[in-house]
Amino acid sequence: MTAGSAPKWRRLEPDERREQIFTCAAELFGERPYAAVSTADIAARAGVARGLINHYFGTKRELYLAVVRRALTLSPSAAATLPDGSLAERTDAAVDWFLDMVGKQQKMWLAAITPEGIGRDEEVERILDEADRDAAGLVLEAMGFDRGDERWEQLIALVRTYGGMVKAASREWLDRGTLNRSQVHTVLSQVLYTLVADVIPRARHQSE
Amino acid sequence: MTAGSAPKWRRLEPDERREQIFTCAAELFGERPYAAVSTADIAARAGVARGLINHYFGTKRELYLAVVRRALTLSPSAAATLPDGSLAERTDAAVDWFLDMVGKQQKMWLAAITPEGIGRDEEVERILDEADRDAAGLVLEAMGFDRGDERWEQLIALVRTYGGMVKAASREWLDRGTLNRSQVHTVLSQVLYTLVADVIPRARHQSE
DNA sequence: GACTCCTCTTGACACTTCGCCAACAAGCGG
DNA sequence: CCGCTTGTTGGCGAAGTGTCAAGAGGAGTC
Repeated sequence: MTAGSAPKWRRLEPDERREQIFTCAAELFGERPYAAVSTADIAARAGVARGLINHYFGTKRELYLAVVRRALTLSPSAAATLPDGSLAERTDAAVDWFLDMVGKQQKMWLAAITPEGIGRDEEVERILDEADRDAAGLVLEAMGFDRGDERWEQLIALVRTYGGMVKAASREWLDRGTLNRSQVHTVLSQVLYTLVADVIPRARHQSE
Repeated sequence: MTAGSAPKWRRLEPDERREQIFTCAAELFGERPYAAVSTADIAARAGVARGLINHYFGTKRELYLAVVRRALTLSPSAAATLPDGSLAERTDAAVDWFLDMVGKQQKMWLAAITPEGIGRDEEVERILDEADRDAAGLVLEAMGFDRGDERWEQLIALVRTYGGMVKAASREWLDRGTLNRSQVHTVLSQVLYTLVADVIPRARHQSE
């Protein structure tokens, strides 16, 4: 034993510590409901004092929001990697890319989108909202629409509608296992195709 | 003052008291998030001791579940009024009927399906799940499928996927006002048509 | 190598909320 | 008018959260 020079705890850079706590929190929120995860649990898994969580994130709820926010943010970079080609090819590729991404993040993705909530929370709602909006924007651009389109808001709304189906399909696939990936791919790409090819042209003339 | 014969509290029949507490809880859960409603609040509005809530419902969560359960219970009667005819006609009529129904129940419907939640709850999930399942069953039967179909579970899953889109569309229409009824009708019936005519036949051959 | 100082980290305190339980009293039946 | 059933109360203990001042790690300095 080389003397009692062993520190009880290690001092980390704020960003580092913050990230560590964040990771542990993400894991826990992924496996249990919000209310069933105590700040003490998070602190324990991070090997840290409970108070430190408040120091870095202010509130348990804020920490949760941060986790959700990151889980829902999808990289705009990969969206550009979509091939040109027929509409069918593009919808196919887009859905494929999306399913790959979701397949990796499984737990987080599911936890974030799962509507099974006790009670409502304005902030969470807002975050989900913006994430949906961004995602819809990416999809539209990938499908060849222009962000400056006069009916952009309407298009966003339509695709967001489709987003509801995407989430539900993800749950059937990853959570319940009632559909396999291939089937989910078929539904989603087929419907996306219909949306772009049939629905959007029609919806434009129903604006009143 | 006719003497001090005034009782501090009135003794009610269990069902009566239970219902009274239930009503107050439903009101509060309707206006604030779950976590922001304390049992003390409920007790106060009901003019009752806090402990009585536990006596009748066991747990705050159980009380909440009871409220949600009742909110999701809808009338299965009107579903049989569906016309025969081409697939397009039937999808059209089904969506129309549905939008009518939703248009009336607005608040209730929105409150029930709104995914704004912090955390997950197994029991709530189960309740929403069964409601979705029942709804999917109705849709399938309306589209001419047989409940004894060998792939019934799979069909249910597919339609439940569609259900996600229905909910999202409802929110765009009723909550955000980004789409009008006519547009929502177009999306939903068009997609439903695609689902039944194109997707389901294909999905059958992808079961591995 | 010892000292200093900055700030990251801890541990305890105050407060709120929830479930439990024993005692109390409303009001019907005798 | 009285006693018994049971609906109802009120307080206790446990659990969880946010705050804060004090303590300790460790890099920089002489």
